Amino acid sequence: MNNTEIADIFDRIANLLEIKGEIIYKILAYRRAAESIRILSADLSGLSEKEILDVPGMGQAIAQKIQELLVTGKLDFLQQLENEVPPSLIELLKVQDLGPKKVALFWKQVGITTLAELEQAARADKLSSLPGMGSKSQAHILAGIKTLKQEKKRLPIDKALTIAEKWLEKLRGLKGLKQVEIAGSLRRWKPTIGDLDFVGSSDEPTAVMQDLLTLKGIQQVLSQGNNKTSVVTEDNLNLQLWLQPPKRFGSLLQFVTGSKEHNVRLREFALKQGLSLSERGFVDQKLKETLCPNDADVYRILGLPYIFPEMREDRGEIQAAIEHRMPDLVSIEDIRADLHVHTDWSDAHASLEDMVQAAINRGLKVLAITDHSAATNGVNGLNENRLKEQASEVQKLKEKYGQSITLLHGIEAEILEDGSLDLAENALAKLDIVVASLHEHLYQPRDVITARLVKAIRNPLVDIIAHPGGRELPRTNGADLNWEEVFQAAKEYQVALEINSNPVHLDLDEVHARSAGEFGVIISIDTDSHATHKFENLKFGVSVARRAWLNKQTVINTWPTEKITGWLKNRK
DNA sequence: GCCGTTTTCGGCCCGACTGTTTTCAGTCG
Repeated sequence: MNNTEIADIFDRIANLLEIKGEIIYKILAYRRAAESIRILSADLSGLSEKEILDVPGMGQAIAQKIQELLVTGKLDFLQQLENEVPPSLIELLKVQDLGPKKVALFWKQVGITTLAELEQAARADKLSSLPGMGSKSQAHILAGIKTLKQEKKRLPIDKALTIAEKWLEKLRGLKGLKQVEIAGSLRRWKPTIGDLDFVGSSDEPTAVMQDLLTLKGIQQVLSQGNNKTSVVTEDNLNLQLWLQPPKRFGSLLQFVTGSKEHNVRLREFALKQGLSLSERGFVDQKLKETLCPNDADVYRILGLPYIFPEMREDRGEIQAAIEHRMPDLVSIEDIRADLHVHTDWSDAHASLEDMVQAAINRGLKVLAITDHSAATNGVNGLNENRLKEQASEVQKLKEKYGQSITLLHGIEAEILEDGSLDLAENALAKLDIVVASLHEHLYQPRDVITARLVKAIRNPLVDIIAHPGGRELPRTNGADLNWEEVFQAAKEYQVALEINSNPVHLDLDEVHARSAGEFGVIISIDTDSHATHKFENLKFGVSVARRAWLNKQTVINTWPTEKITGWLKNRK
């Protein structure tokens, strides 16, 4: 049983306990344990009991359940729980505005156990007479079921950002709105986005909120108030606008940026200092307020260094801030090299020279041309002859643009089924840089595919492993790798693992990038551009590195040119 | 069920909005 399956079981337990009416703190404990397991890069099955207890959120009770699951593949506690509470009720929790209390009410009083039965009962007006219910609540349930059936999927960050920027422009046009910013998971640069959160400041919130509802592209109003209004947009996304007066804007921005779990931790920390924190600001024990116009004020008043939004996930960042051991995060301005781009020599749209010029225009100082090799399917990959031809073209461009940029000639070589590369050693040895990657046979058993990737890492000609997990969203989550072995080899052989900036890859993902960094593996953030405008994707790769707490120094793209070329030479 | 700058027991974030109520419960973020 793997980590994801175990995490899912703890979430399942939490849901069932909640419907059962168990105290909320026990439920939160299971949810925290599940999340903690999800972001764990080591396999639980490889950890000792003591190591499991060292994972945040793991105590005796949960550690024992993990052991039982690992050994037997089952959990007695869960089976008993499922005998008490029908597991089909969990589905009902997904209906908007339907929580554990009402689900339990419908189950116990009407005998509803499935979504279909719930819909039937609502249609037959069997719910409106129940305690705490009414005709509006019943109608909401029917609407919620309808929405659920439409299956709103989380959007990839690039698409969400485009839509959010469109709405940001619209919101800026609202009269009486002094400031407005994107908040929520988008401000944290989460790779997928569920809804759009905006925060604003105004001294006349009623008017602003009314104006909001007159904007074009609003399908439906979910709730409306002076502090918070929630709508559904034409993009079929939930959009929320939160408002506070300007002098409270910072605490509002901090709050709506989240994550929820980060806020809970931060508020607990504030309470230890006798301060109650909310989106309105701080209140001390004598009810004296301290207001925060900027979100940095919140952290400053707590005596903490600023915590960047990308780190606000309750993954140890508050403890790190308390101890003043914050990473020196990489930012987009630090990136001066792109070591993985394509041209129309293989499957890209732009010519060699176009890509070089685009890189120069973006201020890059080092660019590696790494077209596909012949063994990669359907990409017009280069064999040795064409690679040789390309080399002379690259040489011309090196001479033409050498003042502005250091050009490297390379390849993205295919890692074959047995871990070897698809070009002869002498051809690879002539190149400035070799990027290697997996595209085919991704579903080999864990041991086999790990050995295959490790073999490529040990190949002295290989400098970078591109998109190491091989994931391509939403088609595949990638290979089942033993990451510890991969990191060990990469560290030992000084091979860089890539964070691929293309939103369909974002691979390494933030969890593995973080543990790679902790392992001491060097990282390369590349765009894998197939067109000149795709250099824009760099911000997504950088966001993964920031969410992974990577120090600037571990990212080779921030290094001075001589250090990059020196690293490449020493590897040959 | 977890956890410790006050704690090995007694805490565990906080406010907004809706719909049901006549002061509040439920849900959400």
